[in-house]
Amino acid sequence: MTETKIKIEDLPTVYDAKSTEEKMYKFWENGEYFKADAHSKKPPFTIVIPPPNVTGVLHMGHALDGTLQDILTRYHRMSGYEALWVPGTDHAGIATQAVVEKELRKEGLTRHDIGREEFLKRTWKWANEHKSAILNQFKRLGASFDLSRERFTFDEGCSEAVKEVFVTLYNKGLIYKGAYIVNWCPRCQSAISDIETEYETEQGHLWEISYPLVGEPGAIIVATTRPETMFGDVAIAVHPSDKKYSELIGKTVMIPLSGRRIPIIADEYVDKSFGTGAVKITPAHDPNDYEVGKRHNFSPIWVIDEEGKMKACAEVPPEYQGLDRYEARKKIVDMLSYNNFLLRVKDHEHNVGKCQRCNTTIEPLLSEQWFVKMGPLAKEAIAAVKDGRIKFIPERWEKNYLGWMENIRDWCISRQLWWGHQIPAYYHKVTGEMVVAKENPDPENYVQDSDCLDTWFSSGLWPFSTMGFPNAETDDFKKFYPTSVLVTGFDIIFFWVARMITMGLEFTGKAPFSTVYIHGLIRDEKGQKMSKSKGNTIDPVQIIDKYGCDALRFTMTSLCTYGGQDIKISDERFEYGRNFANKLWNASRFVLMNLEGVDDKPIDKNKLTIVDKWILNQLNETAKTVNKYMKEYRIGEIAHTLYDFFRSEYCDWYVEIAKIQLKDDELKANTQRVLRYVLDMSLRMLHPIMPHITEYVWGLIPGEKHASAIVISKFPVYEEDLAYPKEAEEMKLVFDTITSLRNVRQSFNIPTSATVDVEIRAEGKEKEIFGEIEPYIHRLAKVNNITYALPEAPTPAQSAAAVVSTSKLIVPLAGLIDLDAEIKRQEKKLEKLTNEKNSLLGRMKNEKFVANAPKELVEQTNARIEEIIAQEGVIKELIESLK
RNA sequence: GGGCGAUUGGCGCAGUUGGUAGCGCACUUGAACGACAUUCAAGGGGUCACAAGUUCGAGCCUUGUAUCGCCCACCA
Repeated sequence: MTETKIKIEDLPTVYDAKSTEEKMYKFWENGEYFKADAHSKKPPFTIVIPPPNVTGVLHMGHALDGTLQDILTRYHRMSGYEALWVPGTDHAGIATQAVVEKELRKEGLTRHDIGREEFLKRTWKWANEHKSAILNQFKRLGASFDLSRERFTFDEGCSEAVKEVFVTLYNKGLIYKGAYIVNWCPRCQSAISDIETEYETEQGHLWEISYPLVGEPGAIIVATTRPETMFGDVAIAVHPSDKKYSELIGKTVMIPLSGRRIPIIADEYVDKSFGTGAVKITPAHDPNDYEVGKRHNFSPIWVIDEEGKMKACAEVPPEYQGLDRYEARKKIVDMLSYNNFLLRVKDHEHNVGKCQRCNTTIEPLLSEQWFVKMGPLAKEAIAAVKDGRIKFIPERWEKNYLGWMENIRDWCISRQLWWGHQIPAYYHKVTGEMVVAKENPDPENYVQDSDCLDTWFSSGLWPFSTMGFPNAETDDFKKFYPTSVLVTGFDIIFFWVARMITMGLEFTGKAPFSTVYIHGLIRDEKGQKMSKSKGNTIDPVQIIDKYGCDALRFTMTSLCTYGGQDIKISDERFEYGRNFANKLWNASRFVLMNLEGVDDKPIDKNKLTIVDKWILNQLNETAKTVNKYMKEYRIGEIAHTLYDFFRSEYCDWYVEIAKIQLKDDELKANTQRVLRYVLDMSLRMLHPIMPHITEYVWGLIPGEKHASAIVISKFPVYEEDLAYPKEAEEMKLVFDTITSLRNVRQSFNIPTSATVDVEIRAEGKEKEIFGEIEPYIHRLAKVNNITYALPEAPTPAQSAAAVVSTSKLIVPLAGLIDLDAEIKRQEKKLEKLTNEKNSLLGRMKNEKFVANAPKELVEQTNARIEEIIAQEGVIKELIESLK
């Protein structure tokens, strides 16, 4: 990014995020910096985006997820990899269909009115119109994905992959069709899978209903939470060893209100201690009852239909037919009560299944559906994680994944929807014979299964369907598959991650990614999940408008923890990132303003001051740490490390000291080079997290930078010859000295306009260092005269003192000093030191400590004790002189 | 019922080979200076939930307890 026309002096003093971000994203797009080359010789680094729903708008979860993926992509792009981030969207079967149906309803229509073909046409149109919206929002996040490779889970390629996978699994016997109890959502009008069902504890009732015996007096009392299913009962079951009921087994009872006769049977399934110990068996509407019914060869009786209404069938008395299941329940209970069949009603807390999408209570319903037989497929998916081909970060999610996989149940994949991949099964119009094939064998005589596949079926193929599968010979597949890392929240480990692993291994023989990086979920400031209904959502686009994208990214990143904890956010938290961006902006402005006349020569290592060496050393250490943390996915700590380095070390100390060096003709040129170098490298390290501002500022740095843009510049690494550990250590004396002197000034209310003198009592190496840093002391602590004395010299009256390392700083304050205040201040210090000393002495008295602790630590402890003793002496002496 | 996570200054949180606690916000005090008040400087504030254990030494390891949160399973 070069805009030579710009004058640094003309840049605003407040960073303008909005215009910069727009300009920079266009710059990257025009330069095609995000386009990955399948023929590159660089090693690949690939991420596929968890495809957001095509119906969706960007939420904070996307913002975090996207930012993390972008950071990893940008980092690797800068670190010698051919980096590819594949964008795309998910057709989101139920969700999208629901939106379009809602639109239709406004016109007074249902999908059935316009028919399947027309409905699909409309939905495609809708999807095409909205597809770009969500990805455009990702662009506002600064996402460096390759839009030339944008995909859609329902596009031609993905559809081809779906058919291939379905047919292959069917032919292997891993997909089957059959009648089972499934979770039916009466609102969505479709079956849903087990994991799409969420359980909520509800306060319900346990009704005890009397089923009279036929042909003799007496009755059996049955407890149920769902009396409305009673017309579908096929039997009453009791435990075979339950003495209470042993005489009743084999007898017949009558269903109250309908009068149908059913037997009493014995089955181990019954829990003697629950309820009355007798259970009504309704195979068509309860999974356990279905099993019992099957064992005893009962035909199921459907009494509730797909809309959750009582069926119009012989078993249901006419007055209940067509009633909603809850109305029916109420009426049945009333009638039971009226007719004295209802003996007792107890409050009962129980878990009720809800549709994850619409929160409608699930109706377990016996129906014909398609399933994937997961057992055989899970084996390899378990092995891949156990043997380390796939690693979860944080590791604890492996347990979660394995636990689920090891108890995996078959996956119900058919949905009674129109929007989605229609199941590639064809039935002969006359014979009903079924053919499973990628194409209709004979459209004249065969009709396709009307059901669609679960959206997650196609998402499960995403890492390879986006690379050209089923064609394994595409350039992309060969270069970029398997992908490197999958970034997502823990909420879709089962839905998505597990299925990608399963399908990836089965169809490509390779794990689709080697690392699964699981981050926490975004929550509101109270720790609650954000949801539209709660009204506690924070819109990332609004945050970007208000604080800037880089501010959003930096704040969110800094809140990520190694353990992947959930992240609580509130609007104000983004001030942190905005302020840092502004700091970055202004520090850069200052440095750039002072680079006038800078030459292109490398830093002259012979002319480096102790401070130059220190900052270069710290920069170097920062680069080392950041690279290490990147490999360990400790993204939050990267943000902290860079914040500390840039703000606390570079801005607060180095830039301040550089101001002094720039005034020195001898040092000016080299100081400029150091300033520039450190700014350059800092920007590069910050670029993955704050891409826009760094790109813009970097473009303004004069001189040769060996890249046309920061986005493709080389990410800094540790350089052996820039390590100055000795100077870094010595600089602590500088910081201590300046801070102590400032402390003295503040304690005695010395106006900032006034200068003070200081007498330094130091020997040997320390004295040498003081000599070297005198100019900084003058300027940064507002010191006029610096004089030296022997350590033993008596402390003059009317002076404040500070102890740094083993040297003493005496500040004569005749006339300025409040004696009592200074004595108090010194006594407080003394107390602190003495406490520390006593604790350390206690440790040294412990023979075992001396014997067992590392030598260095013992030495360190001793040295510290000596230092404290020396400092104590100085302070005591000082206190005396003040009295 | 099983599993996981959390508990650290007023608030939000860091703290991975166990060596004696850090950050942001808030708070107190001060602010001359051509980078920045979205700033700078100085400072106050914590028995790291509780109990026991291992160790010379525990925020960190072991065991138990309490409170909160999540996930899985699910008895009508």
